[in-house]
Amino acid sequence: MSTSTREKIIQLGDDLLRKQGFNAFSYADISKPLHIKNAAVHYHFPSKQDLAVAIALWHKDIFDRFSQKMANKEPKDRLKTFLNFYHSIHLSEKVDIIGAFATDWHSLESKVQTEVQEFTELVINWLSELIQEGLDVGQFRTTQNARTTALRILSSIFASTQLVRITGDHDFTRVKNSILEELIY
Amino acid sequence: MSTSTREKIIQLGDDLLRKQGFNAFSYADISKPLHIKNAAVHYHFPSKQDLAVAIALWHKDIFDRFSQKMANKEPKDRLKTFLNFYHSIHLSEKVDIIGAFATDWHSLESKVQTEVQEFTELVINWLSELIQEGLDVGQFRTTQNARTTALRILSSIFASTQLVRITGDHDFTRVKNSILEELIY
DNA sequence: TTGCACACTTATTAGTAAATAAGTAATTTA
DNA sequence: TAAATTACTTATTTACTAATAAGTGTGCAA
Repeated sequence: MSTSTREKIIQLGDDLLRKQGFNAFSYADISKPLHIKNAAVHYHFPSKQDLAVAIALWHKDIFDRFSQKMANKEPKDRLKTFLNFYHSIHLSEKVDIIGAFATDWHSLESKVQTEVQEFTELVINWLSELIQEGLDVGQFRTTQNARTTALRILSSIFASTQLVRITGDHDFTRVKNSILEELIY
Repeated sequence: MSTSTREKIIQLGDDLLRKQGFNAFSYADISKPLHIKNAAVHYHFPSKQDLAVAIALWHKDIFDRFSQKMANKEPKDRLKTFLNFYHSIHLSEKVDIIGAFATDWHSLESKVQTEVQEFTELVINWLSELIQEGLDVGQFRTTQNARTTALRILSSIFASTQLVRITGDHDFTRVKNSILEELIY
């Protein structure tokens, strides 16, 4: 299964976006490691904003497949897998895509913003439903409603991928475990 | 009380950093509105990294004065004031300085990183102590230890300043209130 | 076999970036 | 009051940025 140049550009772009920030990388940072010319990147993505759209769509696609694969799992396990996914983001020294886009929000064109908004709602809705289900089957406890709990979990975990760049490793596991302990009976 | 050019540069730099991101603004964005030349900014801060150091130190200074002013208040009120402070960040369409620095972490020189680390520890320690005190006097409840609770609150609230750029206003108040409801008896 | 789409490269442009050297006017200090 | 320091401006450099026009080779389709 060979990866197309287009796909490689998206993946490397995503990597750079989440390691350095949208305005901290250039097309040269993409073309050099792929051993292609600058203009080849522009061939696939005429502007950097087009690349950003493609990255957002790519994440939507990944998340769709993830949620389909998780559909039959019980709430507790879905949540754990979700948090482990963020743990792997942390280990690869990236930050979450939502936070990465959010801090550079005002340098994104509306076509990018719309895709990011849709992706984010996808994640929040998925989390909310998962929590509601966990509450219904008596697996979770919370004093807040499902969406609020979802927002707290999402914000805690994605902020942690940022925060631990500053405070160090151990705090990530701390936050991750506290989310599980607090919610699961 | 007139503000020096140096001070104006720091404040505008901070504003730009938190509205646009560290790599999204240039010295021209600072010099133009202040009606000075590009080189004047370089006179005060030879490099952009020097400006970043000054911004971090400025935040340490502000936080020091904030915590001194709050020292005699009870834990509950200190927490509320802290969260209201983040609410004002949100209203001014900025993100928190910790998150702003974190997403651009790898484009910061170590002298900047060190200052940001010290500032962040200052905030976390202040929050931890406040929570411990609240627990001791029976004003707060939590199943986690003080630092973990502090990390959860800090990450939730600073991530919210980012998240609401994507999902919209209402979610900020939601998260803010849920922090208070969860912790305070 | 011709022609045409695809996936590039070569070459270039216009604009912006951070940074610095050298000069100047006003204020402070010795 | 002479000299130094402060807070700038003018002018320039080097480097990089996104973006585009025009050309090239390869393979498939009619």
